[in-house]
Amino acid sequence: MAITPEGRSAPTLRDVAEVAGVSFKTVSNVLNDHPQVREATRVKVLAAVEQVGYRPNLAARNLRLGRSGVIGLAVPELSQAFFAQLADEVIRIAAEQDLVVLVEQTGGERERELEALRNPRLSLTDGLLLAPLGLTHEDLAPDAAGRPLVVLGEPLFPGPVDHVTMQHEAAARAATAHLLALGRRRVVLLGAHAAEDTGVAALRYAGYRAALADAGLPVDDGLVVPIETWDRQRGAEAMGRVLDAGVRMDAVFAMNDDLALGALRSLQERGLAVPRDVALVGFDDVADGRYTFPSLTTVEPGRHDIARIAVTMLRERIDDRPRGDLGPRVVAPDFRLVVRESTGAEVRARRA
Amino acid sequence: MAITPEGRSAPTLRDVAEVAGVSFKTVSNVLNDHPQVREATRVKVLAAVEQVGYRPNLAARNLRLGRSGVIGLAVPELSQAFFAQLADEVIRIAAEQDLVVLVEQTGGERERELEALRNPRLSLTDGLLLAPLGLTHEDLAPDAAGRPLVVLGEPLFPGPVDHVTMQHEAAARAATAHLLALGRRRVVLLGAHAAEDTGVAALRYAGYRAALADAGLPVDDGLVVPIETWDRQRGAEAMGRVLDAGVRMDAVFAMNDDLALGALRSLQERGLAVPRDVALVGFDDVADGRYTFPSLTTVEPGRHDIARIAVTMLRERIDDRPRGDLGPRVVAPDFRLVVRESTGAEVRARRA
DNA sequence: AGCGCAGGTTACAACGTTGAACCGCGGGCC
DNA sequence: GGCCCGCGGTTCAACGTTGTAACCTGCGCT
Repeated sequence: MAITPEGRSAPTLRDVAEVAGVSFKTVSNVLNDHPQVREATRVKVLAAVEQVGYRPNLAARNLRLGRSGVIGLAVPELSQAFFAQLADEVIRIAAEQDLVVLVEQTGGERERELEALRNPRLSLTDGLLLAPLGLTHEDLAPDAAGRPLVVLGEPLFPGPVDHVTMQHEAAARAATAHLLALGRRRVVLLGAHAAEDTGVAALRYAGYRAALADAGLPVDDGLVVPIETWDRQRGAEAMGRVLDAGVRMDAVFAMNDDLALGALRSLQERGLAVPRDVALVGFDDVADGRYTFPSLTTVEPGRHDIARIAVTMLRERIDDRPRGDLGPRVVAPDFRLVVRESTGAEVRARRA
Repeated sequence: MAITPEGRSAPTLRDVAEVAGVSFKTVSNVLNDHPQVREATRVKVLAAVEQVGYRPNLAARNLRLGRSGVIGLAVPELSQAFFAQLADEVIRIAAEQDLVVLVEQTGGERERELEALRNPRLSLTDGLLLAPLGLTHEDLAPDAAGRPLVVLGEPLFPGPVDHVTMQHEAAARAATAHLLALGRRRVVLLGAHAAEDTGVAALRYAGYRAALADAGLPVDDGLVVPIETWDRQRGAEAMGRVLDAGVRMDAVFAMNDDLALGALRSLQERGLAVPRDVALVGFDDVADGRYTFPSLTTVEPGRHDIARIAVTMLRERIDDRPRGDLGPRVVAPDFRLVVRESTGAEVRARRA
């Protein structure tokens, strides 16, 4: 209950009713525009609402209706640009649908992702959008049934859980194909995950292999660079090691933009020209890649659609909850290869 | 009320009580660990809690206590790296204090910032952290009294509102002084706001002027470039115009990192070497500036402290609400000039 | 033996809201 | 003229929790 500095507690339906001279339930009826209200009383009540500055108490409404209008969004961390932009979209779209978003950070750690699923602090949300990095099938299974849930990422679990994912393989294939179409033949792959046969890294790796196969090229294991955590620092370091080892290559496909931007720095630091000496493609279309020099060619994974679909699906789950006759769904929106300067789109250097 | 797919509704205190063979209030007493509970019943109750899988209903608790444990955070947009990193810190610190964060985006528009202050959707938060761009004194005044509020940004309003801000002027002065100490004499200022005498832009401008004055240099209006919206694109465009106009200069102080990174691109695009030809300093210490080439010298405004102080202050406001005897506070944590390659810190180009 | 007292547990009320059931009243229909 | 019905509104109960106060039991004290 909000208490004003003067010590008055926030006005309730009863206070409005008193001013309007009707029962408090009539005020409720007006506000929920039930039909059975005479225009005259409606006006009278609305005036009273205005006068006392009434605001509905959402906690009470929430208790009564079993709905809060709040959804949870659990991401690894907002300081990763991709997730920040995703959260931006999710919040924006949720607002359009009169939902509000409670953001939780998991650090990508399995333990904390599990906690996000179970956390009682989240029990005042109607449902959860979860972008997990560490979870596995088994983790999701026991909790899946609990509350409305939509997972952002590749399907971990064939159970009753909606997934909104990306066309990882097709997009990685297109990105690699783009490099090959430029005549590049030795394409470094940054970000492979050792001993992972499902998951984002594996899918993108499969796309890379497929594109090479399409071009009749073998996979050179010497060009496949494993990096567990996809951040800029590690991208720069890995690229640096590759260069210092004297590996021959003419292109880089980084599994995300952060790796790509780190790699870009390492390339430039060593005096290599991008795209002349090495062409570079990333993945995610993070804003940072648009104003680097050269700007970064990347895959736009359909972030806007992902956010829209995820919120919509979650809402459907929430609305469906009493019935529960909605099957699990998996959607992967269209992606788009955004060609910029790092693969030779109009390098606009002027006086250089 | 959470309904499981099987149609069972979530267990309540009553369900636990029935299993444990005590009254539901005793269960409540156990869970809130009131002293007056025999160890034997405590154990019995906890076992029952476990057995039925009880989770407290936060909506009910919230209604009863008038507290939700949720705080609101309203920022312009998360896709701006500075705010994403700020949100990251706020969520992290809030979690430490058992608070959870509801994030709202205002787009930096006055209208929507006002709405964030008043929005009933936020009435289930205990208080609000607001990072406004468009608000003015008059806007804040009437609403300030409503609910616990901490404003992130320079003090707009001398009323009963806490502010956590930055040492804009001192930091800008230090940044500019740093450039002057390198021997630069013609320092372009990117991001001035026309006709603004208070506000972030004005304060940073004042710091810039002060540093010049310290060095006995005049302010050259031809070097002061107004940019209303501080994003990369506009930074790049403005820098481009300055360069194309043939303005003589040997350094740039951008009012934030986004402007700086945009400017960096324009400089490089035109074949100018940073820092050799032009030294460059930004403001905010956004992650992106760490792995550009050259990396970006910038002001770290004490983001971590800002987040910590803001959350703590808000909590104090919330706790103080019944009494209301807390005066308004203004805090500006220490900043730090982070010297990187764009002003000549160990340019590590190797083969170049 | 009776009384008070404290420890342990319980009943009751309340937080503010909404859905269901109910009531009085006037008008239309038979 | 009596009955039914719909309109406009009301009363009642409930959502699940916690603070207050009352309750009961057994024990120690006088």
